Amino acid sequence: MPDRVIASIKKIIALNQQQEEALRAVIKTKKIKRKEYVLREGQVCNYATFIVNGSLRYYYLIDGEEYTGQFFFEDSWYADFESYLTGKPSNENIEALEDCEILLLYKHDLESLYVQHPIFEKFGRVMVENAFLGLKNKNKMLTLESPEERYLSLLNDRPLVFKRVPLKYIASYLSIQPESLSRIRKRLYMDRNS
Amino acid sequence: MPDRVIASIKKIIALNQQQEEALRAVIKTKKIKRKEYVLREGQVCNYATFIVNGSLRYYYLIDGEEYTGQFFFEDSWYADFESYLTGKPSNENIEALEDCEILLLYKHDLESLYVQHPIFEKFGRVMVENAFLGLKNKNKMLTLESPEERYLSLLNDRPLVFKRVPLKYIASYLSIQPESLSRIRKRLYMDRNS
DNA sequence: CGTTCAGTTGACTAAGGTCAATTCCCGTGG
DNA sequence: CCACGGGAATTGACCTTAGTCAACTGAACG
Repeated sequence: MPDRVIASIKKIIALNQQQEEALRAVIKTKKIKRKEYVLREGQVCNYATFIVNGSLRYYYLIDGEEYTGQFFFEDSWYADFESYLTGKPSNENIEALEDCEILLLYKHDLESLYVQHPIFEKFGRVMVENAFLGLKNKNKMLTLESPEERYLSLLNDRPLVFKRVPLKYIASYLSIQPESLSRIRKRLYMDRNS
Repeated sequence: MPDRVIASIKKIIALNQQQEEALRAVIKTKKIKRKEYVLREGQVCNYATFIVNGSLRYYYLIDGEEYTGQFFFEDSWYADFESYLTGKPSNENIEALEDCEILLLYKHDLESLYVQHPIFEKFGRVMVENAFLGLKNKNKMLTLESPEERYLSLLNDRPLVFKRVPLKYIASYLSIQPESLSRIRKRLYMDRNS
C-alpha cells in the first residue's frame, strides 16, 4: 500500500533500494472516516500527509464561520507548513470529505532521513515550494478574478472537485456565499440556452 | 552601513565575530532611484534584498494592469522566493517607490555561508517562513475582509503606508479600483461627521 | 505657465450579500 | 421498504457596494 507514496516521491527524487527501504520504514498508515479530522486547530502539524484514497479539505474557523482553504484528493500531499516549519500550533482544521486512507511522514523521521540520505532534502524543499506555489495561485485567483470567473476557472481546471465536494464547501473555497454560487450557476446555465 | 543588516540578522540568529565577518564579506550594497527596478519580470531572483533606506513594492503585470502584492520599508527583507527557490524567472516586478539604499545577499553566497557556518541555515529557513506567513496573511485579508475592511485594517496596522505610498498603489494592493478607494475614504469621513 | 498624472466626483450598472422561505435530496430508523 | 427528518441547495425580494466610463480638479514638475 505504501507503493503509491513511493511512486509519488520518485517523481521528485530518484531513490535507490536502500533509500526506498529507509523511507518505507518510517511511513505510518492511517484510516479516517468522512467528517473525521486529520488535524484540529491548536495541534502542531508535525507531519506531512499523503492521501492514498479519499479527499481532504482544510479550513479556518473564524467567528463561527468556516473558510475553506483547499481540497486534496488521492495521490497528493498536504501539510500546514506554517505549523510544520515553526512548530507552533496550527489554526487549520484538516477534515476528511470522504473516507480516507492516508500515510503520515513525521517531521522527526523526515529529518532523520535527511541525515542518512541527504537526497531527501530535495524532497523536503520541493514540498515547501509546492505549498508556496499553491498559496500564490490562490492569491492570484482571489485578486485577479471575479466570483464568476473563479467558479469557471475551478470548473475548468479541476472538474473533479465538483464531482466529489459539496457545493457549500466549494462556495467557501471560492470566497462567496452558497446563494451566490447557486445564482452564478443558474445565470451561466440560462445564458448558455438563450 | 551594513550594520543595520547585521543587526537585523542578529534578531534571528546569534553571530560570533567570525560569522559576522563572513557575512559582511558577501553583502553587496546598491543604490536605486525612485521608479527604478530592483528586479524585472523574466529575471531570476537569485538574491535576497535588505532595505536600508527607502521603500519598495512588487507587482505583477497582467493584461497591461498592475497588481501590487506588497510594500516594503527600511529594515525589512524581500525576495521572490518562488524564483529564488526554483531558479526560474520571476514574474514579479520589484520597484523603488522612493530613492533606496539596499543590500543584496546572493543565493550563491548564502549557500557558501551555510557550508562554513551552518547557523546561517536557520536564517534562510526563517526568511522562507516569513515569506510564507506574509502570503497567508494576504490570503486571509482577501478572503475574510470586504474592501472597506481591508482599507481600515491597513490604516490601522500600517499607517506608514499611507504616508509614503500613492493611493493608486494602495488601491491596487487592496484589490480595489482607485475610484472605489476614494469613495470608501469619503464615505468613512462623512460617516464620522454626522 | 502649461502639461501630465494622481485623485476625486458623478451617473449608471451589475453583481454579490443578506434574510427568509421553499424545495430537494439522502440517510436513518421504524 | 417506506416515511420522516435534517441538512444542502435553490429561489425570491431587497439592499449595498464595487466596477465602469467620463469629466473635472488639483498639485507637481519642468
